[in-house]
Amino acid sequence: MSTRGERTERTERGERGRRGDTRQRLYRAAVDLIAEQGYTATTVDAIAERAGVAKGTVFYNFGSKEALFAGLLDHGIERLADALAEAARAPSASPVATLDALVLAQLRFVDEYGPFARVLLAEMWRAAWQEAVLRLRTSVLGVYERVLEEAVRAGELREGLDTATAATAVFGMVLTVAIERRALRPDHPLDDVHATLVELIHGRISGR
Amino acid sequence: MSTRGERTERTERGERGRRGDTRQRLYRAAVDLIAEQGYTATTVDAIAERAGVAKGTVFYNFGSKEALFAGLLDHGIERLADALAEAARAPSASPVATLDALVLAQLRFVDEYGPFARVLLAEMWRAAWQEAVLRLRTSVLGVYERVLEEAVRAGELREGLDTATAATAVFGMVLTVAIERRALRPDHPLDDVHATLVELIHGRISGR
DNA sequence: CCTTTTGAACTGACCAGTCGGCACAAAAAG
DNA sequence: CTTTTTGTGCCGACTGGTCAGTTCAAAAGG
Repeated sequence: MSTRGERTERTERGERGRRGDTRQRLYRAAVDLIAEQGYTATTVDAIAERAGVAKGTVFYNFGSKEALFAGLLDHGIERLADALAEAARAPSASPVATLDALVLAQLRFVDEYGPFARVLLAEMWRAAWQEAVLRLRTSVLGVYERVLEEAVRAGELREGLDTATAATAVFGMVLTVAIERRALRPDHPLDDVHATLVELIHGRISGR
Repeated sequence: MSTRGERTERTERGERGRRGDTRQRLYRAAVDLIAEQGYTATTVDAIAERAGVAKGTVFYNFGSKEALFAGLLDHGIERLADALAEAARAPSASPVATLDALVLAQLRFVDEYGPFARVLLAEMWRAAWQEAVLRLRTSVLGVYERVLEEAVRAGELREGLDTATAATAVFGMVLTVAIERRALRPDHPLDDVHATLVELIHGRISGR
């Protein structure tokens, strides 16, 4: 609610130039700290210090701690959605093969942006960030859901499958496993994890 | 840190009597508020007020906000572990059928103790609660893992399956879906959700 | 009586947000 | 070319308020 910030529309999405740099540094510092301590426990002073920036700069760029966090969520969700959309766009043998690629892409995303993934998992269901959750559901879960529907149409998955629930299930499964791996079993090879999850989804898990 | 709290070992697990009542009320109030606002944002004053208890009582019973929260986590994890263990103990046609029962039990638990489930999901990977996480892994995930191993031994699941990863996967999948259902689709019948998840796990999802 | 709870006052630390000012580059004026 | 102005990004001390935890005398309970 400051009169400042977002003053220059010249740089459009604020990605370029000095200011863009500062914002990236603040996102990074904030997500790291919030992943460790939680949103409320993370002070703006600490974020500024880790980013190598004065406290005033945070408010100059974002107006409030909440706005910084909202921007951070949007930014990360956009990256995740892009990563999944790209994986879905790549040519594959079948819709189910595309699903495998989505799982791998999500695993890789968490591997690379672990702190963001933890923040996402922790804050996903907080009422305060409704807007961001909505974006997550349409842009990220939407990718899963579309691929699942395609697989149903192609006859690869059972007709009448509740694709919305299945999409959430796969997303949550991958997120949980990937975060656990990063936290407790970092040398467990990503491909092994991917193989196990894919088995689970395909039903190749069954020995019958 | 405080010299007070945990004074009487007479009531052992502090479940009975006047003091036990107070503790239960405090657990409930705390878990509700923390689910909504997060740990740090929830003040002891607010917890005491919602529990209908004086602030001093919180510190008389738990010694600190942190100890209250640690007790709350332990308490909830124990309940969850009990619920799953009971489901696993019930007679069933096969290990895989037991797995289905576990999923249903977990769904029901989240349905009943939604706020706790949200707190668990949010705080699960925070370094501060290492001890509780360890208990979660041995007592809750352990139930899943044992059933999965049994299914492997019975030849119902593929030999060599990474049961540890699979256990985490199923647990995270169910937790995510159940919380999403509670938050956004409360009238979606629990049994439908259960059916979809069970299909996913069994591989009956495949139409081939 | 001994345990538990109450309620209110107090402290000391901590924190989001503010504000006046600095640095610097590029444009405008001379 | 030199000087002045302007806009932008950044700085960091400061403020007003909040909160965990303490203390304690008195009451309730069993």
